[in-house]
Amino acid sequence: MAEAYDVQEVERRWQARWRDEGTYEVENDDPRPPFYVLCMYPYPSGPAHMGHVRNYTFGDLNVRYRTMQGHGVLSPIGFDSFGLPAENAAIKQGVHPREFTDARIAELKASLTRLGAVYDWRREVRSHDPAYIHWTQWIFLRLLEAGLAYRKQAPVNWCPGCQTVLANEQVLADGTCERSGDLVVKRDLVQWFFRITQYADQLLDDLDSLDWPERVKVMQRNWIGRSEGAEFDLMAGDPSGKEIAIRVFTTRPDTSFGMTYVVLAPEHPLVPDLTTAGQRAAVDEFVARVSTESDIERQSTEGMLDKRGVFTGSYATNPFNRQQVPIYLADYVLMGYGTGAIMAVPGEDQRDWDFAQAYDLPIIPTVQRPEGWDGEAYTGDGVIINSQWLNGLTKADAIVKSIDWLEAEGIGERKVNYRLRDWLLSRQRFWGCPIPIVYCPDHGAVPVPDADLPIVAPDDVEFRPPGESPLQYHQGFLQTVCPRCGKPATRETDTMDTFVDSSWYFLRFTDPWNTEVPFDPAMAAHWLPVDQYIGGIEHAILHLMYARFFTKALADLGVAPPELREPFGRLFTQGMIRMDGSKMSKSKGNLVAPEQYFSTVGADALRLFHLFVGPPADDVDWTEETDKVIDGAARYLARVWRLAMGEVEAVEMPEATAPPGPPGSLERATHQLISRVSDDYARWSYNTAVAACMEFTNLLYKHVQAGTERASVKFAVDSLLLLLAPMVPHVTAELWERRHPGEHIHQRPWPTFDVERAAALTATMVVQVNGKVRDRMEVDARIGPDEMERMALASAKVQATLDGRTPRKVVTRPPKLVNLVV
RNA sequence: GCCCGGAUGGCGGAACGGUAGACGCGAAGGUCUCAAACACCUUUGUCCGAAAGGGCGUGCGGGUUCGAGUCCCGCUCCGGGCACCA
Repeated sequence: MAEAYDVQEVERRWQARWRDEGTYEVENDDPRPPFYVLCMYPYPSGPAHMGHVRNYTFGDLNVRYRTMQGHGVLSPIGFDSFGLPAENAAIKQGVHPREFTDARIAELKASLTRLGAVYDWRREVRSHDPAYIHWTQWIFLRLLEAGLAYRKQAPVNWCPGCQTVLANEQVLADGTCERSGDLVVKRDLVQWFFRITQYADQLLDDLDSLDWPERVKVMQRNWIGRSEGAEFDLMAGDPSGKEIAIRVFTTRPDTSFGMTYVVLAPEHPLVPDLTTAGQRAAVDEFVARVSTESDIERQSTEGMLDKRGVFTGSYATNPFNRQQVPIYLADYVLMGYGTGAIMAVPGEDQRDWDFAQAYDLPIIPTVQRPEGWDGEAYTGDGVIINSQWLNGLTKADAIVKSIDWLEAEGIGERKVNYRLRDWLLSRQRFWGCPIPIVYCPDHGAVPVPDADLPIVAPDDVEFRPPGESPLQYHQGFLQTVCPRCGKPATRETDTMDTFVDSSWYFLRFTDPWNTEVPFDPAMAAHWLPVDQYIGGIEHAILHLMYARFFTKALADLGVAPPELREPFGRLFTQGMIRMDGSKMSKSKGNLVAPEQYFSTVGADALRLFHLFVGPPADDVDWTEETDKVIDGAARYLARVWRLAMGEVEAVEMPEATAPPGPPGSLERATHQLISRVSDDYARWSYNTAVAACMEFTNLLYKHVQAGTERASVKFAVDSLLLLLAPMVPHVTAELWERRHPGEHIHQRPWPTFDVERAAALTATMVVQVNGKVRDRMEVDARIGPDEMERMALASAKVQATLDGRTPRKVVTRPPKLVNLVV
């Protein structure tokens, strides 16, 4: 290992200085143009892991780079400190979750400091801080008033072993609980929801305006799942002859003439009315069986189709052709999407086709198949057939005409449906933000008055192994009075999903001291949208969708600035760190602790490794070779150190060593480096920026060893240090101060280059014959096409290849390329 | 099944349609040293060749172009997301 300087001492000293001098603290009235850099605030699980290091290296680099560019940079951080692990630790070890969490936060903060990441620590936010709980609850109440929070009964994942509801993410692929291993069942409970679906259209449309990775936008679009179509009524008779309207949703009203049956979800409220006496036993048996199935079973494509549906005994009328069609129930129709009922068109839908085959139902094609079609259901485009007044139209025209007809007849209309569901925020957990609601026997769910906020969970609770929320048994917390009538009432004991906390923390950072409102809209308007948001791809859907929803809702409520439609203007998602093909994580036990590198090669070397190993967006494979690459990074920094400290001496170079270049060439190379590296920073190509610096360092060594004049070397080294400063902040700060006493490199402006002086004087001209390289020659960079052709033809190698032939075409791209075509 | 990515030396990776393999790791040789470590220098896609030089090379098959790792068409494999969404 290279040890040119005391890495530990230097890094510790600069970290202390940045903290003590408040180098990266910024005021809200800072006169410099504002720039907001934010990394997704971490869940505090203890000392940083490699994923954190990678994330915060990119973040810190941006903070320092933008600062050098002259911005007043807001660089805040906080901790997403509510969550399950702390509660599990409490159950297992008997520590209060807050104590446990605060200890983990202290560890993570220490890691971040040792990494050299700089923040305005005065703005630190923690989800579990009563001041933060206060405003999370306050926001909940505003959303409730606006009708954006509501209560309803919903099927949730219930783990019988843990006696609690689980989030979807906590249910494993085989339908069991990740903690107890019990089979998770569906249970109907009354839960709180946020009406995110009200913003479905905006959440979809506004994606276009964002500078985000395309794949994240695609994931969000798919998640929202907008589909356009029509909704209309089918009339059916119940067994007594009474008329019943069944509402169906379809994206293909053009195929309505091909409807040969109707399917309802087993939970559909009309099922009892539509079931005939003769079919009652079969229907009851089917509905009962489906209700005990888990989502996993129900949504599997396996299983006999003929056991997955049942005939109700009733018929409905297809309004298009007045035909009677049978009404079935099937588990593949979901109550939660559309109307919970569909018209089945087996000719143009594969699931309907399969079901029709299994139940021997007729299939009528309504779209002309292309020549040679031998598939089953046909979903492509084509001319409409078998459809009376729609015949001969294209699919698109037929959709329009059929909906117009439904509207004219008054039986249906145009309708847009979304896959997106409302956000279930209730959690039967202790370690989360309490939902500020009181249940009164007379007044029902009553909001806690603003003046009584925050509602904070008591400390004297007992955590018991089943994992049930102890709040339910804490009489002091549970028993209260109704804010409206003063009679005895009980508190809501559920807490909020931790995604609620992370949906507005970036707003709080702009004004974390505010005690009147969550934040001053003017402060939010000054800093937001976040100029550069950085985080893992795993948050591509939920966190980013929820935060976008909160921002829009709060803006509409006047809590946030009304013109703020999006929280994160530019997003970068970094790759994962993998080991043996799977993600590096605590649960897999394949963590590599950053601390061991901080204590040996140092933070700068580890940062440099992360920047150099490959494109930031790509995954990193951690292998046996990785330590050697990290050592290589440390070796490089030691090389820079010796260079900058004047410890590299002019030497008698071996004959074989290439001369470094003519006088003035080092200045030129320096201007070129500034140009190149600045460009790489702008496009997040840090791996090539590092490579360029390394290449330049190699060149500089040659110059110094060859005795190139001092002034050029000084300019070259200073420029190199400035370009490296955001990447390896400690060593560059130390070297700069030693070279320029009293100056601070991180307060220097970003270096600029002179276009004239960066321009190359000579170029390597490649001569091709029929596209194959035959010769290369050094030429004046201002060479013209004619001269290029003349020189190319003068080449002996080229003449040998031409073998007497005359080029019939000459392509020139001055000054780098000539292609002779024969 | 549908929707995104990706495939380049022994390895990580570079390459506005214009010198494929920058930079680093590893490997080989050398200088320094009593020796080692460190450091410094050189070489390093592959095949033929003593060399000069030449052939072949960016997952596979076609195409466009003076010229293709890059663009187009058709595949293969790998990774990710969504998955009875009507």
